[in-house]
Amino acid sequence: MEFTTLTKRVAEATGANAEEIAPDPSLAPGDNVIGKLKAEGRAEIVGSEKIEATSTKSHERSASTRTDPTQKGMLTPLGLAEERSKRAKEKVDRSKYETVGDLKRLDAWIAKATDQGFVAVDTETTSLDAMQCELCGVSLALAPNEACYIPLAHRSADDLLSGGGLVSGQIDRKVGVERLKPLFENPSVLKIAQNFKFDFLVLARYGIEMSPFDDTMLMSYALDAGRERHGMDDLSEKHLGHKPISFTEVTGKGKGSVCFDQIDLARATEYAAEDADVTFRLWQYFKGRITAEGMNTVYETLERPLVPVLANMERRGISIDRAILARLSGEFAQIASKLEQQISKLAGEGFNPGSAKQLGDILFGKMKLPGGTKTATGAWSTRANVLEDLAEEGHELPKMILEWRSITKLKSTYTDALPAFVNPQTGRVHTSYALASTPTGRLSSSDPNLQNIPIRNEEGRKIRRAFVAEKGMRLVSADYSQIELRLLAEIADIPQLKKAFLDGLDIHAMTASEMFGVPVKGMPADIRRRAKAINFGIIYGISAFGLANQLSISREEAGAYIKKYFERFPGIREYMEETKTFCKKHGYVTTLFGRKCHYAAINDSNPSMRGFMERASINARLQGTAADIIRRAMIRIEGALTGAKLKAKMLLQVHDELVFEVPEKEVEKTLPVIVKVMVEAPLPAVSLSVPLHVDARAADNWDEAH
DNA sequence: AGTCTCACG
DNA sequence: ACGTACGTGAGACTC
Repeated sequence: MEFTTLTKRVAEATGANAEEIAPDPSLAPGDNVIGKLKAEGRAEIVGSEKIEATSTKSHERSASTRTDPTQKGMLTPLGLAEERSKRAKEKVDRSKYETVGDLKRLDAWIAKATDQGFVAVDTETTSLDAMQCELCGVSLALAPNEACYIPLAHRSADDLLSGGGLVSGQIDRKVGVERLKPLFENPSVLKIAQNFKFDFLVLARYGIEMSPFDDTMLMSYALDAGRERHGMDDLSEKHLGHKPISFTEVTGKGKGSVCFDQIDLARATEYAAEDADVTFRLWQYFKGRITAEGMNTVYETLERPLVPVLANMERRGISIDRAILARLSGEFAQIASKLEQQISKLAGEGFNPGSAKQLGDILFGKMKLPGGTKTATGAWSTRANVLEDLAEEGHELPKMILEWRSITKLKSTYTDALPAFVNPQTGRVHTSYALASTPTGRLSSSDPNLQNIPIRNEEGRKIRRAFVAEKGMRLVSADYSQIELRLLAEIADIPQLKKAFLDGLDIHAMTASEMFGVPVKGMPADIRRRAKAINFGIIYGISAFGLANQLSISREEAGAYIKKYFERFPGIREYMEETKTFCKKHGYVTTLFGRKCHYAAINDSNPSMRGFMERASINARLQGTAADIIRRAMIRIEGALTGAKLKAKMLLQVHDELVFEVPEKEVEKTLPVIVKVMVEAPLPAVSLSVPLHVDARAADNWDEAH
């Protein structure tokens, strides 16, 4: 099978990107997670077999002692619960929806929602950019088919040229927002949303701080990460057997598309109220499953409380120095242009170095350079490692191409693109974090992606210097040192690795020493580099091919390294086998905190697919546990900072790093608070025998802080 | 829309 | 014999 097909199938099997994301903490810092784990019969998560045995039979309610409005829906007597579940299966009937056009009706809905104690909410806006869009309307659902749409700012399409008059039959936005605010901020009324973070951010800009909440997207993620997509339309079709009206059916797409605020009220109601209705039904469905499948603790301690934390980070944004980026764009343009001239000269003809097709023809067709490999589609591969090997052999053109690619990449992806993301109202860049886009629990960042800002070479670091603190403030970067290797030592229980971390040794040098018998003192850089690559390989679920490719050595040599490694660290092979076996049996693996990462295709008949899933599942326990740990730190950090009367604000997360903006005078007091929360993040749910280590420092820009 | 490449952890 | 190191998002090119 070709690789492209394979990746596609993996994407399907792992349930690729949910475009959506989600906020509020019903979990206080320091909540006893162990107690909850025990209540769900899964306190000992590390072992493998216990989980299935206990998770499927835990029908007990959560042992949470605090009053929890999220439980309210479950408190109904059995008869009522059955009635409710019957209604959930009721066919969706859009004719039952109401367009709320006056305050009397709005107040009636608000009263009923307040009385009931839970309500599904969905906001309609002019765009998907939560930091810039305008609110068009709000929909509510109280029960299946009992839903309404409250238009707040719809305009007449014909009137657009003359300024776009508001259509009649709707409530003034300011008035509507004022009326909804007490309901949405009522601590006794649970707000249910799909991707709550979006609605929360939009309404926050209109002065409403919604709380408390449940998020159907995150419930789905806690249950089905890696085996389903978590978008609402997907969830509805899968779990309710109902296909909702799609957004593009309403607004059209591409050139002819119409903004949602120009959709007529009847049509807008069908679409918007249905979304709230579907969200309500999904909540009922997931509520039962979360309890039955023992995933309440993961949802309540790792998913839901992170939402308001991320929303606040997104809301704050980060400052960039546009002058620096503009200057760099100029410099990069000049360098690229010079390189283009030299490239044409060397190639003997003008061509587009950005075209892999043209480049392949030149290098391997015209110039007949050796060592060409083909991509999945049969074209010449011109990837960096291929060009690097050619450059090593003394070929000038591949070297030039590499430089050109590097420079133009930095220019187009960063120095040219970032300034366009500065929000005109705030003057800052506001990324968006996706909570349910990876099978492992990691976040992702987009629009712009601030998790891949360059750092590995000098030109790239210049870009990082453009991320700056406000006047009188500094940026603090705090990152976990080698967290995944520490977790490998912990989870696989490898004595030498554990001891090395306890003694604060250079882990790659130690590995090299064990493997090649070279003393750590005076370790040659190249030997250490190889050991480092092997350590990374282990985390990735090593293969001889991968390692060979990474180190530009033969597959045989790579295989010999791996063999040697397993001889020195036999526990690692056992750990890998154990993980695979568990995954083949259950279709998922778990992190130390009980998160499930599904790899359903692990028993696929295609050996290549199987291998893929095996490596991914081995990696998922480490990557996923690290993701859980930093989530716990993020959830607690705000409380720790305010508790210490510090004004530091968290701005960014980059997988093992947190970035803060801190008043200059508070830096010294703030650093130890941050470090403590991060180091102690696993407690009290999990106590590690390997210490975590966090480096933190302050500077005027992100490069120097890191 | 799909492919390739490359930025990060 | 097979053929990829794990997890992302984005820009440019190709069709």
